[in-house]
Amino acid sequence: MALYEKYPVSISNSLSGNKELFVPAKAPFVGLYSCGPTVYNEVHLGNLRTFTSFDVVFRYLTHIGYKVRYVRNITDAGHLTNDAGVGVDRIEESAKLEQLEPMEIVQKYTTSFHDVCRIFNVLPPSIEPTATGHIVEQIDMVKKILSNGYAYEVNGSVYFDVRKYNETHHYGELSGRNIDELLEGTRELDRQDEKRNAIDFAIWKAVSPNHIQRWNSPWGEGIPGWHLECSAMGTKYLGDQFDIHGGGMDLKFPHHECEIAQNVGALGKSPVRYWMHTNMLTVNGEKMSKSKGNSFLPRELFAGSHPLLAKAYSPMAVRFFMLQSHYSSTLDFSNEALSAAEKGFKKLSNALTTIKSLNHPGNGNDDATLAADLKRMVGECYQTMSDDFNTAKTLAVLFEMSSRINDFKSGNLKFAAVSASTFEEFKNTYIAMMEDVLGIKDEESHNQELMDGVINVLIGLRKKARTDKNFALSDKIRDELKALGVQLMDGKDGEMNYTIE
RNA sequence: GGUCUCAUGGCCGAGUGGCUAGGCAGAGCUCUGCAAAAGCUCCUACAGCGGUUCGAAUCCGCUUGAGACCUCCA
Repeated sequence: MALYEKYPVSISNSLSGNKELFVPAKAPFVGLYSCGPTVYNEVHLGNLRTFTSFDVVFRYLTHIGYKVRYVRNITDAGHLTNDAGVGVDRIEESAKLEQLEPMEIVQKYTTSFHDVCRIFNVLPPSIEPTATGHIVEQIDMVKKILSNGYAYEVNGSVYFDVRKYNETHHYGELSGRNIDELLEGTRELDRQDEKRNAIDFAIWKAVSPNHIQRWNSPWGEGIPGWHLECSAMGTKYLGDQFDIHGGGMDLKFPHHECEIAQNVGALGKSPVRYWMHTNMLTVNGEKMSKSKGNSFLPRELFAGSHPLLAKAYSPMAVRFFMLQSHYSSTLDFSNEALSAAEKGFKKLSNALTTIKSLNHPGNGNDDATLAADLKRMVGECYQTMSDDFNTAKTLAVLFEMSSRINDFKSGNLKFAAVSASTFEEFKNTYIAMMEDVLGIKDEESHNQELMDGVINVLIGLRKKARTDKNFALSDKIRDELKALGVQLMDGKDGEMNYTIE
């Protein structure tokens, strides 16, 4: 019996607004798509929260036995800022500012994005397609939408006819918009537009000859519409209809709404069975966003080099911080909260190191109460994760487990009171939840082995000093290491451990 | 203006009708040469006012406050 059968997953589906039992179309295969970054500058912490959320979804579904194909795109084609055509192409604008070729910009920030992902232990997706690599597919999709009568061409641009679409379908089903209200709200802005209605959106946009990024198409030179790439690439790699599509809440409208319309318009089928939307990271109660200027970069975070930051925070502490809240809640950033998270993370991390070194001697029988307790925690890890990926609850269980781990270490709990198999299950679950599912790993420091060797030499000296009752010297060794950020800890048996701040 | 969401103890945050998470901070105890780490104990909250119910943080209404989307954003 696969874990996913034992602990069935439920997901809050943005489309229905309800928490639903997750039943993949073709179990054990799962198609998962999430909107990746537009690589025209560096991703900020808010972006990272979303990527981390879906990283955990990917990790957990995989862990419980699903064969997940996870597609996360890179947006590297220019997107016009607004439909009126007076906006700027963000990638091209960056290129001009930095005096680089557009693809240089793309390359630079894609690399930067990957670096950040690696540092935050966000796994690479199964497929990471780029918009520029799928121009053909996008043009093909425009053709289909045109031939199905849901789009029209004007001066080399192709627009999706929302009103026409809405006659037979429901534009706004995902975001709860009412098309009449949308039309009303935008009527006054509707000048000498090429579009029939203000809510129509471009699926192919003609550009002027001096535009650097442009591609040939049946309608002339231009660029694909803003929403088209996800439709085209999601369909290509996951099929006409796939299981989960995720992204930040701010993409719900219009991006995801348009995506649905495009897919239905081209293929006659709603593309996604379960929509998931992550909530925003806020700073002092306000959404962190590039336009508000209250965002900071991951790099600034672990360097502590931003005015909002009181100090530097480690990547794993920040990851832990994010996982302490549910993905669908806003999470407010503050130095206090991050400092608290730092300590909590360290506690779990220490327990992880500890349990890896604990091995059951093999001779023990289950004490009914203790064994039931340990098994309960194992089950709760899975139940809470299967309950809409409730990492906050899972972490609460892991804290409880970490207390028991320390009990085994200190001898408060005896190995004799638990069978080897029960202990192994407990141990394996803790390690798997931490490392495989939540992606919380030990912080790596440079020259780890060398450091370890050097500190062990000093530990040897301190042991000698203590044996000789030369406490002045033993304290000096400990205090001076402490000043450097290395904390020595004496065990009952005379052994010493250390942690690095 | 339209649509919608949220308001939890000193702080951060789970929670969707009864079993009153968890972390951080604080107090105390145990262990320890002293520390650190760890274990145990204590601190019991749900914006306000009504209502439904045997019973509400959880459902409904109103009030107040905050925020999001409607324009690029994860």
